[in-house]
Amino acid sequence: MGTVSKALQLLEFIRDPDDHPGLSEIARKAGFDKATTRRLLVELAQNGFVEQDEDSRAYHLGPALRLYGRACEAQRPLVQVLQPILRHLSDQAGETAHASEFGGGALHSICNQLTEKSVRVVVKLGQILPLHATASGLAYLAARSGAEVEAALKKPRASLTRHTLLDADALRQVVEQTRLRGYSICAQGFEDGVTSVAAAYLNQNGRPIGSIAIALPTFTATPEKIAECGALVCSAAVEAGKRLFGKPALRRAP
Amino acid sequence: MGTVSKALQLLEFIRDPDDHPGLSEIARKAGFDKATTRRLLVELAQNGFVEQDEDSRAYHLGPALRLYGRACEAQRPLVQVLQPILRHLSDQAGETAHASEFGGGALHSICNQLTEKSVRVVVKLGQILPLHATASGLAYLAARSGAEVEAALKKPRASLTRHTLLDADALRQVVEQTRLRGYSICAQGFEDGVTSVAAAYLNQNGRPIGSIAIALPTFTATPEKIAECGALVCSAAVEAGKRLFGKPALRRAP
DNA sequence: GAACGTCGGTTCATTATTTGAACCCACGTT
DNA sequence: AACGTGGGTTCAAATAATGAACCGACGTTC
Repeated sequence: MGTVSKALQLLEFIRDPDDHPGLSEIARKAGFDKATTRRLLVELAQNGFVEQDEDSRAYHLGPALRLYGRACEAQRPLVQVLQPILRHLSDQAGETAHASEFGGGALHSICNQLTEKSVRVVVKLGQILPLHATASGLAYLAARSGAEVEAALKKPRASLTRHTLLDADALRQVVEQTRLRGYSICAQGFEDGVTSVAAAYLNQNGRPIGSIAIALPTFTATPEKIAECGALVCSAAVEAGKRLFGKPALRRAP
Repeated sequence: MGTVSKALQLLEFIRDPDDHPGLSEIARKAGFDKATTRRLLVELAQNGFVEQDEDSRAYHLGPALRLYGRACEAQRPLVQVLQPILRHLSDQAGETAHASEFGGGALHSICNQLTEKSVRVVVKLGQILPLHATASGLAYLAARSGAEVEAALKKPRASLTRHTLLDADALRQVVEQTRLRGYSICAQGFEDGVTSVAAAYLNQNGRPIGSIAIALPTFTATPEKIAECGALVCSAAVEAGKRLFGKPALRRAP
């Protein structure tokens, strides 16, 4: 692994808002030598990607990331484009809609639209959505190639509820069903009492960028409701792909 | 210079939303060898910090930056805290207020609050504010140590209007005046017809993070109006420091 | 159509940087 | 006073970065 990748990986261990680790802890988590870790952190700090608290000596993310994040959103406004789509989707379905983006090996929640209902599902921004245990993750996987699905299935999976699917064969089957159906369904795989349907939105090359999902309370998730929401997320995902990348974005062969 | 810094510096040349350069152009701008540049870009791409368009082969910022930017804002919500302060400030002064953050060797505009007036100053988000030619920059400089000011004065400076100060001695004097006065004044140094006053907001160690400024049309900028706005930006900056970092944030000795 | 320039990308011997065990000192606990 | 842990530093040894030269493809020019 190159030095640059090592440095960038360190950011992952400083990401947590509630945990500002020190040098030794970061080195331990990353599995690098303390001296190496420090050199990398210093270099990241010189470029504003991390900062060190002068008192506690703890590290946290630096201002450059905020600035580049803004620049990135300026280059291709994702949140800005997805938000109105989610609003429309949420209105149509009468349920919470949310969007995610893939990056750093995981799917991250990036924006959402809550309903006015009293019973509603809340999705935290920035939350990581496991590929195997969420409708968003399954939809994203289904839009990637078979080889990429296999690669993802090689990674360890956590069980989050009694309903979380862990078996590789079972997951392969679910991904296949998702491909045929056009949207994914995940009943309480991530959180008890929540059922979601999702579809991936694609870039101009047909590669999935992230997913658009509707989350609804499981007790209201009748097959008819699910089919209705499934159709809605599909058209929302297509619309997102169009608005973000211009072209119609045909799905590439798996 | 370390490899990590080289890689991170490449991001600067990919930042522009209107210019997606190719490999050779990036290498030329950065002054690195083409092979080196490519290796660095590939490694950045592997980590999601840049992306390459599959057709045009041009590079642009990657999704990881968006995600880390969000995480950074979650760790210490800067925009979220500054916006209401700017709103209040803009109400009090009846003029455009804006805030900036220092990072990557430059001051960047990060949020603003426009007035309802017909004649108003517009500040673009993400814009770079030169240290020597803006009230925000001068206020930021004044809050840093003498040695740091000297270091900043060693860098080349661009002339942006007929009123831009370029002479090092003149700038030293302006910085000194700013320190004594508590806020900076810059009349048409950045843009013709715009006069600004600004004060830096500080972290818990008394180090400046960025500036808060009021921009007003020069023809309305009487000495009285300037003094009034100066007092307002000062208290806004102190308030920002308090809300962001808890402690009262005393100014450290220069 | 051939000569030229530029592009993205690759190779590999040379070179310079990264690496990490051992080492500080400071602090809190046993 | 002995121990564990923290952040930070050193320097010979090992490894990874480097860049001139190269490739094939594309577009211009004459």
